[in-house]
Amino acid sequence: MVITRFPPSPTGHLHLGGARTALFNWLFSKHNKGKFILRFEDTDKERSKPEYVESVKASLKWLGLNWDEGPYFQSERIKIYHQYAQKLFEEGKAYYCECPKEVLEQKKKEMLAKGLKPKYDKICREKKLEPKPGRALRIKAPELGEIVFEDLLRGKIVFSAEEIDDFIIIRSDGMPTYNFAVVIDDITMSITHIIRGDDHISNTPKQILIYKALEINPPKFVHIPMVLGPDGTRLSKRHGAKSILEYKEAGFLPNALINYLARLGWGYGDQEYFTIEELIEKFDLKNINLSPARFDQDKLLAFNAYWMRNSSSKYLLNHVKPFLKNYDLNKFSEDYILSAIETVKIRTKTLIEMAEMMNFYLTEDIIYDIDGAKKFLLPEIAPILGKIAQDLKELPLEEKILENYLRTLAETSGMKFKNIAQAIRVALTGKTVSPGLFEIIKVLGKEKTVERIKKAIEYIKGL
RNA sequence: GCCCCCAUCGUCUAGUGGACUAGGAUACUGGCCUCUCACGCCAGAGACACGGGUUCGAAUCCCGUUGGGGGCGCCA
Repeated sequence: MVITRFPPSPTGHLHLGGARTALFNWLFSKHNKGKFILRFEDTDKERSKPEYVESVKASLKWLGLNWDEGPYFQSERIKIYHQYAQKLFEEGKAYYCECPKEVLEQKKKEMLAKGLKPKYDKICREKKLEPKPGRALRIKAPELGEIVFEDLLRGKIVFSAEEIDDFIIIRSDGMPTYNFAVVIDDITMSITHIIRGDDHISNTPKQILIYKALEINPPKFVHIPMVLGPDGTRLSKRHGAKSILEYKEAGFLPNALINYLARLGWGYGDQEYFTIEELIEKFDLKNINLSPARFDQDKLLAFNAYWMRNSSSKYLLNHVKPFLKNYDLNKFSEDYILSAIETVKIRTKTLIEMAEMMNFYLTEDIIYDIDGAKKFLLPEIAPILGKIAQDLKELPLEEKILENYLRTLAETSGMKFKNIAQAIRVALTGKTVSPGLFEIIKVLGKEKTVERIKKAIEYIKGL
């Protein structure tokens, strides 16, 4: 069985890059009817915060990336790491080191200054030090030869043993380091495929060394390219973004974000739009691109707009509700709101825009746009509006019939159809931009329509 | 500095030696549709980083150069 995992460190909110890594792991496991595990890597006591755990979980849930197992916390698994560390120590594959941090740092600086690769000088390697508080445990790395691993996307990747030093696996405070904890977790959780950002490629040989020392076969490695900011540098706060939850608040649909993220670095012929089900069905590691992808806000917006206009009104209602907090939705029937959504969904790119455009459906308090009123609510139109308000009572609410009626009226009255239409639009919505006039009337119903037209007549008279 | 990864329109991508006059999406421009705004439709502009090979033939394979990204922690 395929088992993948997503191992964030709870030192920040879930961002786009992390979400995409989670998505690829999730899709791969779903595609193979396997398992997806959530694990928090919280061995950094200083920076890990419970609130980030909650935030990451909330983000994944919102995106629909549910985990089958976990969440596990590395901080609760310290004993396990120590067992494996003990084994390596006893077998002479790891040794304790008493070098003070400051000395190590100083040496590192000096090597860097000389243009050398900073490496531990192994002075404790043969000291045969016993475990003692304050001593770190280092792995004995090979001094010669090559460390090779197979990446499912990139093939063989080779590092010279000289590149890898005797790195620390248990810190002097007893906490495992990242490279050690990951390996032990992946072993004990039976992870079959490690799908992660390619910034981890250079960690992989270190991890391979641990697998070797433990005499355990490593899982498959899949290093996916990272997500870059629009300027081609690593995605960061500088780019104005953003935790996943911020996209939620900005009015994005989770499936649009998923679709966009999936297409960032992955392709399936010329197809752009995928439902979650299609992604699960069609996702394939082979189609992952090798070069880093830039995040493009415009394209995300386009995906969102696409899913806004192509999702059911029911689905949209669920997601737009939080943006409609200022209205008392209980005053309206669900059918009314759904029909309203139906008319606005092709015209809005985000849920925020949708909520804004729905304003006139949900309030009686129509405030006229100043320029619009000035331009269209003119004295000469008042009598015609009056006639419409009168006639409307007799007309069926059919778009074609209404339109024919209004066109005829325009002809007989000598007014331009366009001007009458705009006047009614301003009367009904307060704006010069809105869904189609007859759609609106149909949704609003006769009563509200007539009432609003009459108010507009009053307004004109009051000028 | 050293090591690793990568390289097709601005951006996301299709392309796995001949079907390439390099396709799609997005953004942009023009037009059509039209009660406004959208949607939709049509058209336009826009890329194989460069230099060498291999081959009858290269966007595609190899080498180099350049460029971009990542790593070099008792962070993850």
